[in-house]
Amino acid sequence: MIRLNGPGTLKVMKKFYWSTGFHKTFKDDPSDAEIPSHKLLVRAGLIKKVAPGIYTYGPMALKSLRKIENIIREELDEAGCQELLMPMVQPLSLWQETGRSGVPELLKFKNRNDHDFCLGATHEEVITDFVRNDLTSYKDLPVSLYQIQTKYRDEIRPRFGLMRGREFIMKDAYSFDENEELAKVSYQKFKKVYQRIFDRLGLEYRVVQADSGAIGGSLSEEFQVLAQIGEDLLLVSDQSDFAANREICARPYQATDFSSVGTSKFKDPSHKHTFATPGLSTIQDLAIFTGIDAKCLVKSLFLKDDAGKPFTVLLRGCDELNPIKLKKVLNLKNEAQMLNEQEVLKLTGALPGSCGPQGLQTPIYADHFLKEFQYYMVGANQTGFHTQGLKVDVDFKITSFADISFAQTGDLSPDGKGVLKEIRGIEVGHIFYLGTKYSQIMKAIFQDKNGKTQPFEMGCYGIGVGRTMQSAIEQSHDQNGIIWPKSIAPFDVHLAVLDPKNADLMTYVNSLVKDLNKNNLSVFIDDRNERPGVKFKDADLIGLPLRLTIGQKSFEQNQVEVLTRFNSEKTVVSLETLVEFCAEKYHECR
RNA sequence: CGGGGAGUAGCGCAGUCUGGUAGCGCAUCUGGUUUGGGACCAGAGGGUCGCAGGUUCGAAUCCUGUCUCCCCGACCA
Repeated sequence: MIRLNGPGTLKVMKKFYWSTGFHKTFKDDPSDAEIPSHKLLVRAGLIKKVAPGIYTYGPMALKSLRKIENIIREELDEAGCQELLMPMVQPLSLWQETGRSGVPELLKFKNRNDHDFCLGATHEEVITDFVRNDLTSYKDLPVSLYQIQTKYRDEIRPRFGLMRGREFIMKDAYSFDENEELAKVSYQKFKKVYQRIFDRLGLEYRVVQADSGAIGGSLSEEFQVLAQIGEDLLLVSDQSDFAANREICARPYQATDFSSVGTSKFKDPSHKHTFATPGLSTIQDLAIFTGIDAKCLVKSLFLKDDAGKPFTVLLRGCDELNPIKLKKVLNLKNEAQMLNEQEVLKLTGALPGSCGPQGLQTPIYADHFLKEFQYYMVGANQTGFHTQGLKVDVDFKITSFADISFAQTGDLSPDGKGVLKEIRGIEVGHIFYLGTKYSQIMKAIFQDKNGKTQPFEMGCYGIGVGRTMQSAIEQSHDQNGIIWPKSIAPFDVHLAVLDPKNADLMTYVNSLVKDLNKNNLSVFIDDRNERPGVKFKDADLIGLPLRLTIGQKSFEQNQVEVLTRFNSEKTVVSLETLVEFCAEKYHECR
């Protein structure tokens, strides 16, 4: 793909003649693909599956990947980051240092000497090891290093082609600073660079607040490409640029509207009594039965912590428990597990659906939306019965209130501007402020101005390169095929030669390709002995920004048809003005 | 790991219920006619029917076991 062209200069190949090279397209969708971008990647001959989550990138795909990588490189280099390359095979001992050797995604194996190794799932350990003992003075800071490299994560279930592979290409960067304040400056620098990168890639995306997950750290944002098939649910404000992953999105308190209680047959909320609710097990059932809106009802959940100790969680009927928020609030190591039916029966004396907080010995954590609830209608702790009129602090005590439910469409935006709306996204980039999590444990230290040793303040920053390519296709395609954004199209021009056997025509085509190349337009030449229809279908499928069509007849009439893929606009131009016209039209492409 | 589905030619599938010469479309090769939106005719190559065992005169088909893949849920770029 890249060849040496004279001493010291690299030149990307700018033309490809289909008749003499290898490229294959397919009429049928692959049976294992579900989403458009995956089907198109396979049908257009870009990728081929080797094993679940493991793909060969064909020559065409690689050209696009290289373009993405180069945009990333240019922006990072411009921002003062240095590229390096770390090993994919890593000694397990490094991971044992940080206590991450047990993570299930890590693929481990032994060499012939019975030494333990793993495939690099990420490189915090290796990069920290790289700088420790050599980067020793505050005078050398800050430092930012990055690489573009293949990662392997033994995903539970790979899917959607390159979206969730086991092996994937990732750009990962790491920053080292002398204190938290400067580390956050580095973090913000990367955020800006990332915005420039994704702007240049031509993607529609949002920056969202995110959970820092297993990597740890306290500050984290994701770059999410907006797409219906995205695996992540996001909440965005309709009046500001606030956006957060649903996993962590805060919910400002909002008073609950109790008007539906007054119009129901249970209109006196303080009237304490137990009533039969046979066969009702969900809040929806109860809401219909009582005529009271689910948001005025309370659901009781029973979970256990890391040590297996049970506790109770109370939420409004319309809300859903967010286990990630709960984990943080309770300072748990792992997400709390729901009790099973038998455990609930043992704890409350009733089956799930008929349980409530009264008379329980467990701690009771309530969502902060329950703050103004004076009287509760909940399960009676007797299978098939509910109770109305239970009073907080009289019938049961609440250990604490906290924001522990999922934000949803219609919530107030946490920044005080507007209302939240749910949308879906594909996470193509993620930035973290790590603090000293890795430097401390791996003893990566430097001497500060006062001669005191300090662990580095670190940040890490990732971009999924293959996922970015596929996201672009997911965001830009039609029924007939891919519509490449020009920034990452494998080639700029698709040249359909209808009569490749005509020697005069081919002579012209060869000179045309040279002229286009001179104008910085790379050309994919379909000079196969195929019928025109086949060539047009393949051109649509492959989806390069410009398509030129030239045949013997049109050549003799001094005419070439130029089509812009993104809006299917066709223009017939003369041979003399063709190159100039292409340059202009290309400029108009997205 | 829990739940659902599928393994038959490079790709997409039928055949399995009811056992009897392994098929269709696409792709590939040969020859010919075609040539501005996935052409047509004639011919050809390509298979341990996922694997192992069993029943049977005979198994893609029935039985047992096993492996793999895909989809829905718990993880992440």
